[in-house]
Amino acid sequence: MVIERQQLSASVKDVAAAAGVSLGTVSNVLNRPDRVAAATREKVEHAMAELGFVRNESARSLRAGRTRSLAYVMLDAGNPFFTDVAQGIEHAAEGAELSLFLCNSDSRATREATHLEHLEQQRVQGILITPVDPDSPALDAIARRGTPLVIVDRIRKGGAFCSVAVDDVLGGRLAVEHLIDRGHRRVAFVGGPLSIGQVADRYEGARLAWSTAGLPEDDLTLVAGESLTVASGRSAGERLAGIPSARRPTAAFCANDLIALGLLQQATTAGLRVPEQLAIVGYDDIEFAAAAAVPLTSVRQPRQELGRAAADLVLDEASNEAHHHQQVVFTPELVARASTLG
Amino acid sequence: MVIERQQLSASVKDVAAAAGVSLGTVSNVLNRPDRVAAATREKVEHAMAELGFVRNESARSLRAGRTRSLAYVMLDAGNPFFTDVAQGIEHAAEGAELSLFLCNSDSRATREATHLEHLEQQRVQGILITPVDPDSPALDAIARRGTPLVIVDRIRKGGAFCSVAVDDVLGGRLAVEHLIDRGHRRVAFVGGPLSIGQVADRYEGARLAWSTAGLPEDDLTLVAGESLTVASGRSAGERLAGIPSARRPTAAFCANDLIALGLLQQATTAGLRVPEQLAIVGYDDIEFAAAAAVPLTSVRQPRQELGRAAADLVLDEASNEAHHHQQVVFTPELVARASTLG
DNA sequence: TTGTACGCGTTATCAT
DNA sequence: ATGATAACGCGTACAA
Repeated sequence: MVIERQQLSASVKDVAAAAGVSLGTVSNVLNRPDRVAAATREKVEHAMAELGFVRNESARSLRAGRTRSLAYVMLDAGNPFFTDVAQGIEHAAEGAELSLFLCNSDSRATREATHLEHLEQQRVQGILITPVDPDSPALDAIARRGTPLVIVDRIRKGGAFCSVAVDDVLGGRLAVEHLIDRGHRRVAFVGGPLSIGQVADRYEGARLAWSTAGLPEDDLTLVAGESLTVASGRSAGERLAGIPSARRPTAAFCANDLIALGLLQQATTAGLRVPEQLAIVGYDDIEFAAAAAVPLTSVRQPRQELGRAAADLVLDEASNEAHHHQQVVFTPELVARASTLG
Repeated sequence: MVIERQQLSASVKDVAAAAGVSLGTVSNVLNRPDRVAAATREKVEHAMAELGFVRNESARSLRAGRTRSLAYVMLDAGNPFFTDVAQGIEHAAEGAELSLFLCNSDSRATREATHLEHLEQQRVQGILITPVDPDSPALDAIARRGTPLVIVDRIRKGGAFCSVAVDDVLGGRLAVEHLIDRGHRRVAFVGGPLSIGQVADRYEGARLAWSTAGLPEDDLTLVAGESLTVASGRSAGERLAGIPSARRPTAAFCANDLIALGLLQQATTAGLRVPEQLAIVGYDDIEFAAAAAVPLTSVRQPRQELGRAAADLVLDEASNEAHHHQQVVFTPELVARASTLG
């Protein structure tokens, strides 16, 4: 048997010809099967199978003026935090019978812009995005031109769109309050560039907790890294391990779990015992945090809920005339594990 | 200033009217800017900005008969292995000026089917997929109907499509040969269901190495789990830790790194020292493998290259008349770390 | 250099 | 119950 690959996909017109009916009847079989006689319908369905007919979504959405899809532009597909958020969105999309397209900007503004341009041209029903820069006017332009857009994991006050986030200042406070409770009096904040909003907020929360406890400002050290990655955590670990123990912070609060994992590894390699000589708190509570050989204390964010809430908002904006923009802020929670509980 | 949200997106026709030129001229500005006088072009571009004109991709691809996008249907977006593969694909897509849509089947055949149906209707230029079941006839049907399709991380011999994979049998052999070299004579294979091809192949490689070394068959134990997850690794750890030390395997070869990380954590919790009492080899060499507090020996696969090769094949099939289906098999490599090197 | 007319595949409306 | 036809927005050949 030879399997032929069909060269050009058949259209409703071809199906109609093959079945010996009119074009309108084929359309009825597809969209209002009840209005067509059983015998006719069968003939048409047979022809469709025979010809390998596949509906053309471009034509459909051109006609309909809207597509049946949603998109999420991720900041970093390699970070489990964002894939969990995506999963929450996926569930919502599935419920609404929409396709979800995931795009990865990989923290690059140019790639993000390209994705956004394509998505806008595709006329997706809505765009969810964790942006490289939440204040970029490009986002406003998209909303102004009519595509519902929701910012995920960042708050944009007074903007032309909804946003869903977690209270990062509070998260930072929880982390450092926990360390202070455990008796730490020299703490390092290990984070990516403060230009990243999430990082800046978590640092602010940390300093708030610190000053509220009346501790000397200088004893909360800032160890700035270039990015929120495992590699960045490792190099921070080297720097910390290099400090004489009398002056070395006894605990580190990391801006996310990737950094914390890198720090944990490097610190252990350098001979520091965790948490006896260095306690570590991460952020996000990704699955790998609990799976680390010294399970990581971390600040948990409701990741899937974040995604679902964002999707619900964008769907509401897409379909509800009376939609009102809103800023949703979830509350984080500290999960204490061995890396601080020695 | 009040920012109006435009209700309906403007078409080329609207732009033409606003600019006081004909529709064809607007089209020329878009597609052959050189054929239009500078002054006219400027007028048109001004009108476009004014009206917030966005090209309608549905109309474009309906006219063109093809879209400008590619899709990758992932088996598990939460597994870093697949996000790395996706990144390789993304680079290739970027180079070809195509959008890449990521879809996640989450190991569910129904969700996968839905995604495939949508993608086929979208007329994407090609579909890359790590399928739930590589032998599903649904895949053949898609290829037969004309959408180029490439299987990623599985080989399908004699099929109507290309496939790109890594030699999992060899990978399994490398892992177990390494353990034998290190003196282990009782080894456990910890894996998801053998119905997953990757798992079955790695197990086969393990047994091959074992019998080649002339070791008694019974001393290579199979510890079957339900899935390739951290949680599954943990429960395997409980089972191993429960075995009296005289009979307990001295090493475990895990079907992937997620399992290995779970196993590592649980074994440590149960008081087993790694690698002295239990050596561990993972598979995939995801970033977190090296970052584990006992860095994991693992079998590395060229993840990004896998994605890039698959994308190149699908693009070739989409554009090259003389395309010939091929099966590409990459070679894995063992990365030895502390979890076996005690 | 600019304008006009047609077709891409689908769907909805109207007429038969 | 079924068939004919217009419209969605764009690109392009062809005419002016």
